[in-house]
Amino acid sequence: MTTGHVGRAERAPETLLDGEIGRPLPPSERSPRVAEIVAAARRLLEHEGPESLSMRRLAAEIGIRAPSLYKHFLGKAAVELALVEDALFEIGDVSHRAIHEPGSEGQLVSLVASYRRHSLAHPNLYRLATHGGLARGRLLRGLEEWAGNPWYVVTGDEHLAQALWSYAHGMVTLELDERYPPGSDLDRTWSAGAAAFERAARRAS
Amino acid sequence: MTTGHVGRAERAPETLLDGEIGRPLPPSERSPRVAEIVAAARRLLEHEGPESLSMRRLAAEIGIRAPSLYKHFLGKAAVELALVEDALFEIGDVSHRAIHEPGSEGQLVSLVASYRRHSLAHPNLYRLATHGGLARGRLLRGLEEWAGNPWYVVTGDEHLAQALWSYAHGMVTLELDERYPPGSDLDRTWSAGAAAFERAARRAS
DNA sequence: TGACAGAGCTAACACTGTTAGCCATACTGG
DNA sequence: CCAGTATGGCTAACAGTGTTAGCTCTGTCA
Repeated sequence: MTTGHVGRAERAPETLLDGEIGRPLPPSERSPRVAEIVAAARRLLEHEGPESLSMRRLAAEIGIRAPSLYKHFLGKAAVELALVEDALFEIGDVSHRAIHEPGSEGQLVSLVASYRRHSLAHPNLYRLATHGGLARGRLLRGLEEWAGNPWYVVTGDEHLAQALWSYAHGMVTLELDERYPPGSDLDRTWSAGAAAFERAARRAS
Repeated sequence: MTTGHVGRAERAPETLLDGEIGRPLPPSERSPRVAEIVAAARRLLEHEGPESLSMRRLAAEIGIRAPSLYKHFLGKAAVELALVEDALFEIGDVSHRAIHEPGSEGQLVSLVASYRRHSLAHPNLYRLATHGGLARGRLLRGLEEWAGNPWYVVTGDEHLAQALWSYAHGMVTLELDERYPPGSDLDRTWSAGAAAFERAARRAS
């Protein structure tokens, strides 16, 4: 996810295209075994938490020993990178759908709501995908831009897009980590921020 | 940092008061040895990065062995908690100063700019203090509320305050992790978001 | 049939946080 | 002044981490 400044096309880059419009294929083609490992890694991450995603634990999950994983991946970072790719694909997919079929509430609000709903539904995957630096070079080319494009669409401005995305990201992480005072009405907080950006976008256009 | 919903007093809670207004004392009183360890931990974290902050490394820094650290702290988490306390104190201090002596640009912009400047100047400490859950119970009472209060002051609204803080936090983390496309004009992005919230705050008042 | 690649294995290394148990020093009460 | 105790250091060890080296079995293909 990168938001603005690059492609303003609403379609996935060539390498990502499916028959349908904007519906991405699963990322870099994977051998059955690799796919199985990634699936196990995801199960582990989502259901047992990030500290459970160890090479030994992951190997055990598919009935092998840790060193054998290195026949399929360069290291743990490579396994995580695969998960990050999946995560970005799914977030991008959800985001594009949100702006293509917005309800009565408008594109921007629809995008923000979808982003929140999807992220909270996959907390550990979201954290993995967004926390810390990202091995840009090794990530599928164009993936970030494609996933971030909806934010540009709903604001019409590169900087507003980055700001809005940052806002949503900040809200998600703080909500996930329960950093707001207990009892906060986060629905209203989300709305307040979205409204501020919506008016700013209207002004700019 | 918690933003709103609790105290709207502009002063630190009783336990934190200094002679001056709103200038907090250093957190929970610490023995000289403990203070020395925390100082070493901070040096290590800031200069060598989070992966260097290990118990053995930290102990070596002050000329002892790792197990001896457990005579002063319950565990690594306790050392980190001390750093988090310091971080929140300093962020709170910077934030209160920003709204008490704003330049011509106004309180909100001054707060946001200070928050950005200070966080980027202490990246590893900021990450430690804001990433992941926070042992609320063990943190100095009232510290979060006090540190978050400026956000309420500059918006005049609880939800707008949380939204604005989330925005700033999102921007900082993404900027620290270099998640924006290379070459982005982040000054303008920061301004765009701040302007949106400033107009929203004016509207609400 | 022989060669080679793929994919498993064990053993091991260098780390991590943490605990148990031992020992010297220093302060304090009788 | 001596006894007792708390303080703060130590080594050895455990269970866990990612990762590497090197061996072996299996299946494919010339």
